[in-house]
Amino acid sequence: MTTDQVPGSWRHYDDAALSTPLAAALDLFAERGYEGASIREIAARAGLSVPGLYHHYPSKQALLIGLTRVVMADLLARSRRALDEAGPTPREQFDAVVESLLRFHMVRREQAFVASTEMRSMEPDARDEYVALRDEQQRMLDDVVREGVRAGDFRTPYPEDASRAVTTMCVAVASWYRPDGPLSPDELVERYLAIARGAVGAV
Amino acid sequence: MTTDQVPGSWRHYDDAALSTPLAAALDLFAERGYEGASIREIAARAGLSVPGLYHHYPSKQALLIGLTRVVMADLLARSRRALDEAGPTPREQFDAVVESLLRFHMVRREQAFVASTEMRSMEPDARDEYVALRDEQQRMLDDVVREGVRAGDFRTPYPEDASRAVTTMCVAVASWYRPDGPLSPDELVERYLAIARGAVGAV
Amino acid sequence: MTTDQVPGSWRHYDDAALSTPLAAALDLFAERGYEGASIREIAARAGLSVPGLYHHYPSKQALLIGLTRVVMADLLARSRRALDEAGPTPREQFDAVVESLLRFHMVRREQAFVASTEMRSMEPDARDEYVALRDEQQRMLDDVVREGVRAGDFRTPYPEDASRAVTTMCVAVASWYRPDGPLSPDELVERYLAIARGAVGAV
Amino acid sequence: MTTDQVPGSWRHYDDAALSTPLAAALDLFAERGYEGASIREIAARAGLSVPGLYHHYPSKQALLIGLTRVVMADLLARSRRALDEAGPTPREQFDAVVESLLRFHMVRREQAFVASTEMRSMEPDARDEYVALRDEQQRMLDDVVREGVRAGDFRTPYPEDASRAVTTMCVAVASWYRPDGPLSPDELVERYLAIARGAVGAV
DNA sequence: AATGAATGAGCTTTCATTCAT
DNA sequence: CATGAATGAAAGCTCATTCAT
Repeated sequence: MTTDQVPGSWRHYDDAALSTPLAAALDLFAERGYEGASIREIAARAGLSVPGLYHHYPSKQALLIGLTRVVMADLLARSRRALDEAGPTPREQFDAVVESLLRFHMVRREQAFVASTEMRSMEPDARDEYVALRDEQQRMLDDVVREGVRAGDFRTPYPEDASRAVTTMCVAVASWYRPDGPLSPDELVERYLAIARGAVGAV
Repeated sequence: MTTDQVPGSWRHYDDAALSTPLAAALDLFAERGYEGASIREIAARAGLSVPGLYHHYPSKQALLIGLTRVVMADLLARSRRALDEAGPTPREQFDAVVESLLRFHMVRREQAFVASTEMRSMEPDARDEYVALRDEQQRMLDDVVREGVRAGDFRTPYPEDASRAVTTMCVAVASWYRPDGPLSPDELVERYLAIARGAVGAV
Repeated sequence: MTTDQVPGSWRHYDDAALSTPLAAALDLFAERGYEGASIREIAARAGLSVPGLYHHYPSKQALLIGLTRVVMADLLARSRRALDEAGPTPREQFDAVVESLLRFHMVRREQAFVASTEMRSMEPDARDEYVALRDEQQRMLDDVVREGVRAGDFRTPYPEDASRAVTTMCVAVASWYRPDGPLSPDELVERYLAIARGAVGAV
Repeated sequence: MTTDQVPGSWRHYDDAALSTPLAAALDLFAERGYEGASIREIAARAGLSVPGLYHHYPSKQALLIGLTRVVMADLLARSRRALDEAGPTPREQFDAVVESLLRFHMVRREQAFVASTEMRSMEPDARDEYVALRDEQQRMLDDVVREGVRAGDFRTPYPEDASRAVTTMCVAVASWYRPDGPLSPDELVERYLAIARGAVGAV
């Protein structure tokens, strides 16, 4: 068994990740975008009245911000845990971060998609916060790749660019992967790991 | 000089690609999204009255559709020309398609970004048409990679997945590349070509 | 005293028949027609903001439909009560239905006029419903006239046509009668009853 | 043969009564009302461009006014000719005017309906003119009925009211008669003449 | 927290009309 | 007369948000 689906593992996902209003907002932001989603619809899907929704979240912005915060916190926590639990070699660490990215963008597809496309609808402060977290995530892989190159495990002459390329191809999984498609998560992880290793010139 | 900026070349880009209303719509769709952009603002930015805008495009949808049609036609035409003009080896053909993708997503950043994120706001027919063109673009690279594997030039055991990964990492360039950043287009092409070749296991 | 203005009687009319928005809509539909009346004006006359009006009626159509429903329900209820309370002879029953028609179209002039002229602006379902009620009203008089002919009280060789002619001439009262004109309601009832009896050949 | 369909007779109707733009306007005013009809649609149905339509009629009002003028002139001319050609007795004259009203409202259904319902959309001057012509038409029947009562041919105690009642029931024919219905024009004339005579108490 | 009522501002779209060509 | 382009004004409707209950 390659993936341990134990609760608490960074590989384990269950449904209860979002509050009801955030889950409703996520659905509608994904379907119609932030601007295209109406508070009334969100409230209805959350099973709340409009003022009831405002009791929990003081504005539409607050829903978007709350959503992206949960998303990024979840992603970062999983990647960090994956890295912590990985072996000491750059290759093992690379695999761990890439796999965590892949699994997250397969399972939390909509959340990842909404957070990245609706960045433009965030108030400046919230956007800055989001970008900082995204950069932090990027830096985790940058560091691993740089160390791999230093150690001679990766041969790419462009470690930073390769790291970014790998990140973006993992992130893009969110926009085409379908859980009912031909690829199981484990298969996709296996294949994309091979491809990502090629991208950084793993020996 | 590695890139020939001769008009007519698939590497050459000039400004006059969009009608005034489409250019205005592009700007605003990029800034605020399709739903967040208002016809009034688009008309104002196009230097037209609102009915004046409607004289040229009968609806907001028509602007989005017109925009994505131009985008995809342009991208496909460039990739096809690049492929036609490339040498006969898989490696040369691979480089040609990847480079055309990269340059397009560096220069036509906003157009590519809007077309892909606002897919969800398109009427079903227009979306289908868009997806079909996108798939055609994807298939161009798929064919080259498959042939490269057959010929022994590429060693990836997952040609289709590698092709998709390469495409998505090129497409993602649109969402982070800045023309005033540290990388010139030629530099980025050089680096990403190296990375992409690694992803397909070019020998 | 020929007419008993007792509340509850089919001869009694007071002002409180319509909700504020419906009353405002009635005024403006009567003045300018359904298409010529604007929601903004209706809201203003109702003392509401536009969204305030929409809170009570979800569309302009809903105002028209609500209005015609009230009109037809009121008319039918009055005619039925008039018929119920009338004596057993065809002549008495004829007089009762005709008088109820006359009074309604004198007092509820605008409502009756709007309902009939704006039929064309109703959605098919609502129009069908309206026509059905109007036909029901027509049939009430048809039945009385037919029975009168059978009993020998009316001599017209064309009972159905006479019934329709009488109905339409009563309905038309709405388009020319003025409460501040020379004829009191009671006088008009007396005169038109005489004329209507002639139309069906009452002996 | 009761009706002579000879061209020039007040009983004869052909299609060429309206100019193309007026015919188009009539259609659309009948379907959607004056306010609901758009100049663009009228132009399209008339086979003209919008400026082409404006070349013939300087405004939407001008179409409505032109239309009602033709309608009333036609109706009045026919009724006058009918009266001129009728025999000397009140009864013959009554029948002639009533028949002319009936035929007009059967054949020129839409025109009569539009003229009467769209009165409210006419500019004051044009409305006054229209009302004057309508009153003139009414007076023709009033005179005949009054003379009939004086001569002892009609027994109604309310000659003016009876005359109006008869006129309105003839006018109302426009709103329910269908040429493809069960009644031929000649049959309807026969029946309504009987009913109208009853209304005025013809001996 | 739910409900009903409310609102200023804004939306996309259409209107009748004009004018240069 | 047709065409193409244009426009100020207004249309019906919806938005996020608030507040008294």
